[in-house]
Amino acid sequence: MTKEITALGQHPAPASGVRMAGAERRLQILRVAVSLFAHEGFRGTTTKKIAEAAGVSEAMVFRHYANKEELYTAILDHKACSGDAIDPELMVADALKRKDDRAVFEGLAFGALEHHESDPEFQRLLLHSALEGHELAQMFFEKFVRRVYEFLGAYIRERQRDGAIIKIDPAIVVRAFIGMIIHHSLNNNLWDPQRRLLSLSNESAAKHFTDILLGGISTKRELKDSRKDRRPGANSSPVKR
Amino acid sequence: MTKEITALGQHPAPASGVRMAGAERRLQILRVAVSLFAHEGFRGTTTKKIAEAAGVSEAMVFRHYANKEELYTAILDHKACSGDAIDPELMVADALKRKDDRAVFEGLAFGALEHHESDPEFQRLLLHSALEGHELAQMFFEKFVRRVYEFLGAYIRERQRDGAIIKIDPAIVVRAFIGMIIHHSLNNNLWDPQRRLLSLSNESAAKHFTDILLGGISTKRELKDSRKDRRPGANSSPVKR
DNA sequence: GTCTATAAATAGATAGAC
DNA sequence: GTCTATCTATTTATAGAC
Repeated sequence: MTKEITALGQHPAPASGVRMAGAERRLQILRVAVSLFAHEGFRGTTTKKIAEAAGVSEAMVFRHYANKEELYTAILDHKACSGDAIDPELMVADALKRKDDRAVFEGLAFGALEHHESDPEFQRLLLHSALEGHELAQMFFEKFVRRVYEFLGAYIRERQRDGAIIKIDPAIVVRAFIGMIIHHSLNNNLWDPQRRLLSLSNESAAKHFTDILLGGISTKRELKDSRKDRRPGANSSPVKR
Repeated sequence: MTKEITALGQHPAPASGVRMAGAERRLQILRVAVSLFAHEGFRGTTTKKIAEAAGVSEAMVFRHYANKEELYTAILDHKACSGDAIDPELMVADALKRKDDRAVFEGLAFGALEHHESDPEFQRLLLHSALEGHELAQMFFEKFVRRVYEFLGAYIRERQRDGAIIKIDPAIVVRAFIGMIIHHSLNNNLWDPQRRLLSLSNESAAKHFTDILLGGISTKRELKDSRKDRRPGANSSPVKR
């Protein structure tokens, strides 16, 4: 009886009772571990902390996952394989068919920014595991990033044949565009969460990055400055200096 | 006598002798620690490993640095304050005065890319400490990154008054440009060191990123495709797919 | 399924000899 | 300045009771 009471205070548990079913507990441990690994990295996260955060004993953690490494791996591919990672190609399938360059790039940018914002831990997790040289990070990069380069590169090549995009290595364009997006998310999530340097809605960011990119690679001159929805960012935001 | 022999095999020591002067040894320890911290992070690097890599006993490490944290701190501000961190503003001072936009942006990009390439450990170190929430990372960001935003933002504002750059929040331009550069370096140093997705010389990368940015923010249309030095990247590189 | 207790290994840090 | 030896705390992981 006393045990239950002490345990209850600890965890932001989904269920009300203390003793939960195996699969449920397993998932709960995984979830609290995600958060801890994301913030402290693999070595910085002790099994003890995980157990405490989950409101169980350490022994329980090892009951569900043979060892720490297995738990980490389970997290990484849970994150990578679950519905979290949406297919970028499908996201803009319609725009691709219409050859609407603006919609393609802006859609991709917006989707990525929204995803990063909704799940900032994923970025941290990936960064940690990349730095630590974990193979799953490498795998994710290989599978996901390469695909973006390939399908977006193919689209750019097609538009070059159409004469709509200048002659340039498509990979450079992809690199530049992804760079703006990733770096912006990194700023928001990691370096400047208070948005002191730049505060911007995802819509606005996607639009501006797309403007810059297309301005730099389109063969046709767009009507700069004249679009009526052009505002200098979400500058009405509170923390602007 | 026997001690010296065992110790000698271990370290890539700068000096030939085993017993070195205090300051020298202190610096040597710091240097091997830089490399270890950069690759394994703070918690991933044990004092034992540092000692081994330096070819001394653990006790020696603690003789020079009171504790692990002090060593880490010493590294971070050695890196941040030493000649490694060049002043970006001075780097393009001449171009700024001439109001040569291309030279300004291309110079900054090239300088940053070269710096990242010559000292890839610094980027890892900074990333690790940012993830770990170390205050010195925050400090470096505050001091260095903010300055770039300020001086480059000021330049952009000036060029907007000149009518040379479109109406847009300068911080967005800085964010986009830095994004391309940082992300490219991150790819080169961390995710894709074999350059499987994109292989590019720093000169070429700086030029292309500048082309894209200026194309997106200049009021005047440049002669795209027609510049004689325009090549589709360093595509002659070996590992291109 | 969950706990307490504990083993076993490793971490950071110190003492004292040379 | 450098080492060996050692201490203490922490960390991963297991055993066995309930």
